[in-house]
Amino acid sequence: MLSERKRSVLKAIITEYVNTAEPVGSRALARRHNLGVSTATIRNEMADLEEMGFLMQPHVSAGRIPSDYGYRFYVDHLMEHDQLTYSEQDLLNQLVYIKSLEADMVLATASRLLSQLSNYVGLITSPRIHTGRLTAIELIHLSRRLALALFFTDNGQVENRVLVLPPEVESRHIESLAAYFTHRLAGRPMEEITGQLLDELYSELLEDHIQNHDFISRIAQALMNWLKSGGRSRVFTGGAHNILGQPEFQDVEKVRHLFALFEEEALLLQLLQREPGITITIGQENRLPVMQDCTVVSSTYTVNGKSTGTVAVLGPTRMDYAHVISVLEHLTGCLEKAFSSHDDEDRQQDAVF
Amino acid sequence: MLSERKRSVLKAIITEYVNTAEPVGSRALARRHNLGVSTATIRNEMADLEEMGFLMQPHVSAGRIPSDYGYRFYVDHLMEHDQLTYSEQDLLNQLVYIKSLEADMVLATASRLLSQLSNYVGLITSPRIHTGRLTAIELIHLSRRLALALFFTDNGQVENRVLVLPPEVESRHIESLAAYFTHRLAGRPMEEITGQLLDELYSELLEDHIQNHDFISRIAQALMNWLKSGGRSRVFTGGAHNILGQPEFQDVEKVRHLFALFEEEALLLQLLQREPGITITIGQENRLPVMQDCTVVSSTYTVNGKSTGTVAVLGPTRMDYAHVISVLEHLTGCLEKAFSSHDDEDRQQDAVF
DNA sequence: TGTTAGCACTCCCGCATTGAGAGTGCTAAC
DNA sequence: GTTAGCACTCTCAATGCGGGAGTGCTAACA
Repeated sequence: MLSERKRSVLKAIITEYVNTAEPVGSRALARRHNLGVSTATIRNEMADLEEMGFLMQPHVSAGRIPSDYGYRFYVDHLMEHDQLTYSEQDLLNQLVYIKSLEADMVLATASRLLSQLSNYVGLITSPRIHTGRLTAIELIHLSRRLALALFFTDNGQVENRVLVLPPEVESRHIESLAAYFTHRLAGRPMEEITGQLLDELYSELLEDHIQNHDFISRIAQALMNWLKSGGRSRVFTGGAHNILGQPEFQDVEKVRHLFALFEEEALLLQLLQREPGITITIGQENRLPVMQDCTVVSSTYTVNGKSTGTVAVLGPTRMDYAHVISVLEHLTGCLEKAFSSHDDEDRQQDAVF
Repeated sequence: MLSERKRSVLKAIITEYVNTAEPVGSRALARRHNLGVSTATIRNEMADLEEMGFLMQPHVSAGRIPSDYGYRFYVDHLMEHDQLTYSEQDLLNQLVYIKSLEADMVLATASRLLSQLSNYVGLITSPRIHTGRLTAIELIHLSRRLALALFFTDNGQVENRVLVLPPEVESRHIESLAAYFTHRLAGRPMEEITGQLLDELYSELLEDHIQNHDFISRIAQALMNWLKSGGRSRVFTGGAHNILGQPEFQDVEKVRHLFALFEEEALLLQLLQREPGITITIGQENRLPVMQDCTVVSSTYTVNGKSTGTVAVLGPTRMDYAHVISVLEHLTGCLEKAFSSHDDEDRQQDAVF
């Protein structure tokens, strides 16, 4: 266990380093944080802390900088809660009242705000939607050449799609098709409905409805597309350019790899697959080589009590952890409000998810 | 008019500079391009070309580099046609056969390919869709709590949206509402249908349908959302990180501004509003200060003979113009094929636009 | 035993200097 | 009109040289 004084020295060093990005020397520390002891004592404490793995020295006559382990101890034991200013809160609160009901727009804006308020990179994943079970498929004959396909799920989602009919289709065919699809698929969890299952269904159907070959495949296609688009989460990256102002990202080659990562949606999704609540991975704790001196702080948000997405900030390990966490907590709240406000039934239809 | 020899010297310098990114000296030029004259003669020609504004000298004892005007002359008069390799063509051809029918996916992939094949940044705008006139609005009573809104246009688009009904609505109300909306809006070009017009309609309607207050606003809302999402083009930026390999983008501050631009969708859209065919804006020809040493080469693609989008490459003025143009031409063809293949009616429903 | 002042030592960083190299313009000869 | 030669200019990388910041150690002190 660390002595009280060691804790305050470590905390002071991290606070100082986060602000200045320069190695912290004993003199600067004594001057700006009144620790009540001399520089020599601080030096002794620093030497101890270094030996214990909390600090590092870039070279022999430089000040100390925190190690990953030092940051870890800081976020676990030393960090104090940070309060957002009112103007920061207001900025985030706007999200709840965004006019556009499109989820895309909300999340894109949110990721940009996240970056703006943290000066790092904002990352947000959209939640998966297909969490329920399919309850029914209906086909409605709209006009000579148009039909409407409706897919219902047990958690209240309705997907609808207009289909163009081949000339020779009759109403009774359409109805029997809908009944057949419902019969075979109703009750299944969405994840189970795959291309393979649809293919089987397809070949079964072909035996009975030879003349409607084309139409059947269109229904299956529409269903498939919906499943695909809903099963896939998207990632919104906002304000990536902001980290270019940070001193640790002055090396173009390094930045290049990082920005390449931001375009790897699949990789990001994996990276942002997180436990509920606030999660922090510091430096080496990140597996990817590109991120060995980056920290990701993330939080999850929940829509309709079920499907969850992640909001995260990626920045240098020298990060203002307390502030970032406050921003994330507030943003999480805003997103949950934005997506489950009073008119949620409407919203659900209009939103991409 | 430039002498034949001056033209070959200029062309050789540009070719050389595009490859090496280093100022081109007379000796290097004589060695690598057999122009059949001595370095002294080349020096004289270079001095002339500089005086005429085609070349510049970073400092007195450096080689020459092309000016914006030099590049302009090159693309207008000297450039030769470039042929894509088969593997490059294959890469682009994949786009036509992308399984996913989502336009988003096609364009995002295309922008990435564009970057990959050029080593610069790929920019693509999705075409605007709302080019026709509204012909009818239909409301269909699906179940006790659900109605379907259908919006038809004269160029064959159909938008559909499921609406949740307030408890007390009756079928005849729904029908009369649809008739009223159609009566007031049919025949109008899509651009004319704005929030303001809908607001007027809304207040008129309230007088007659006091009890359906809520429902009416939902229909208007759905219509509005559709108009918004369709009237707005999106921009897909791909492979931005690739230009970080180019020597002109080693300055982080410069890169920062450029990357900030890539997140300004509105600005990009404006920038990519282009004449049909290949357009090139070189260096200072671009208005934005960030882009004073960048070139944008763009081409337009057309879907359904009407709505057009832009594909473009943004890179340093020292750009492999011939190659970029070939890539753009080929890509344009692929996109047009991808979006207007045989099953285009289906596609139109499924695609975002 | 813990704390502090003092001091020698180390290392980075910015600055000026220097020499090699590349390229030019000019001149004179062809 | 073309070319060889040469003096000149300028950049760039390498080198060397304090100044400054910060440390660890030692010895004195409470």
